Amino acid sequence: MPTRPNKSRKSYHHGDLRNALLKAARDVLEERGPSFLGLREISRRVGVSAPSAYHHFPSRDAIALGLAEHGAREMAECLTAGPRDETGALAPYGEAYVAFVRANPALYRLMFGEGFPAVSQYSHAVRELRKRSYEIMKSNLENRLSDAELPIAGLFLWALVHGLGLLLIDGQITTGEDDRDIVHRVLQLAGTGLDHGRT
Amino acid sequence: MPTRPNKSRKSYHHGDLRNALLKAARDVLEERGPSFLGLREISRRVGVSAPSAYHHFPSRDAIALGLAEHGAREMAECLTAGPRDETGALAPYGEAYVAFVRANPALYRLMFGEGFPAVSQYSHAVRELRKRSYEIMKSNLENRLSDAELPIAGLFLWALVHGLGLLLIDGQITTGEDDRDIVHRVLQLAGTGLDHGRT
DNA sequence: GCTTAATCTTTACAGCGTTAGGATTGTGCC
DNA sequence: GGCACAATCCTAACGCTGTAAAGATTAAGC
Repeated sequence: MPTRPNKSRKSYHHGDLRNALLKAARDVLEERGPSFLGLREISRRVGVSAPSAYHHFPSRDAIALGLAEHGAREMAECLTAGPRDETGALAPYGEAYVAFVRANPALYRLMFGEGFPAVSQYSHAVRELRKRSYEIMKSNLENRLSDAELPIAGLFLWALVHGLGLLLIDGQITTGEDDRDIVHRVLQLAGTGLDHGRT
Repeated sequence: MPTRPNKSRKSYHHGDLRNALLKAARDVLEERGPSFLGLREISRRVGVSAPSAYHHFPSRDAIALGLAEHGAREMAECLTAGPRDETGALAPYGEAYVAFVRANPALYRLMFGEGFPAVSQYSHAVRELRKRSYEIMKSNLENRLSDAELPIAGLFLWALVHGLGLLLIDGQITTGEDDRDIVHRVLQLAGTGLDHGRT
């Protein structure tokens, strides 16, 4: 059967199509991954014809970009809100970072380049998030290290949580242990290391 | 003009089409990235019609998979060959790891999931590479740490080089410094940290 | 209430991965 | 050498995609 617009819609105009498209795109993203983010698939879910999306986004990639923009703000907010768990973790922001990645795997991959290289370049919010991530990792260490060591140490911590998060959501860490324990122990190792690893 | 097969080929049969396709695919991969890995684009470069690829690969994804297989063996070889630079680096295999990632950015992204999720699952060589990467990172530390600490410390080092490599090839490290210096200093920080960070 | 602009529609086009079936060439047996 | 066969390549075509063009429907402003 040929796909046709949703007849069950009350009015000819949708009213809030832009956000409806973004929401459907978010669903597709988490359900099937970045490579399945198709314009036609998205508009089908909303119950609207494909070209109607062009009144709200200039291209399919722009939808992915809008998604990444929204996700970037979400993640930045989540990180700067600060982790409420203060059980003596040495890198609490690091744990919050990995937790967000694990909670939003496809979104994170989207923001960090997978499938849509344009996202990394053209999204202001995503660029801000990346800068902020680095800053946050530095801030996580600044009461423990001198200003001279901070740039490299911050990069060290950022790369660590970035890599750890990606390995986790790619299912490539196959020890039998609980993932949260693993994250904690790795960050603890990094933390104690940083405390003694002055140059 | 409609695209037509390469008339300048000597014989009707290509002779080594399978490898020619893989080589062209590798070129496309490095030139334009994983998302541009199209079957038609690849066969166009070889000067052959698109469906002829189906005599050597069951699908387009299978070409990407073959590419990843080959790349995985290449990387494993490069890593186990061992770094010849012995200038006292604390994590020589770590530096070799990041160096390979920087030299083959798109290939590395392909092997670790971007665009072709099937690659991570179905490629034997890629699975082997990932296991091996972890083992190599552990071996990099085994004369410095006890057996009990090795699993977490190996994961720590692997996640670090994985994340650092990805951040570098994504162009998200924008300090003015030389990238190689940065890698060295980050790994040095990790190394000295590990030396003192016994639990 | 009419005009205008915004929103959604159908229709159409080129490019994609893939299938089906015909043309051409290398291979092994007589 | 010649012939049957299998392997390899081709063109044609299908359904899918993102996108452009142009017509239908509705909301907004005077």
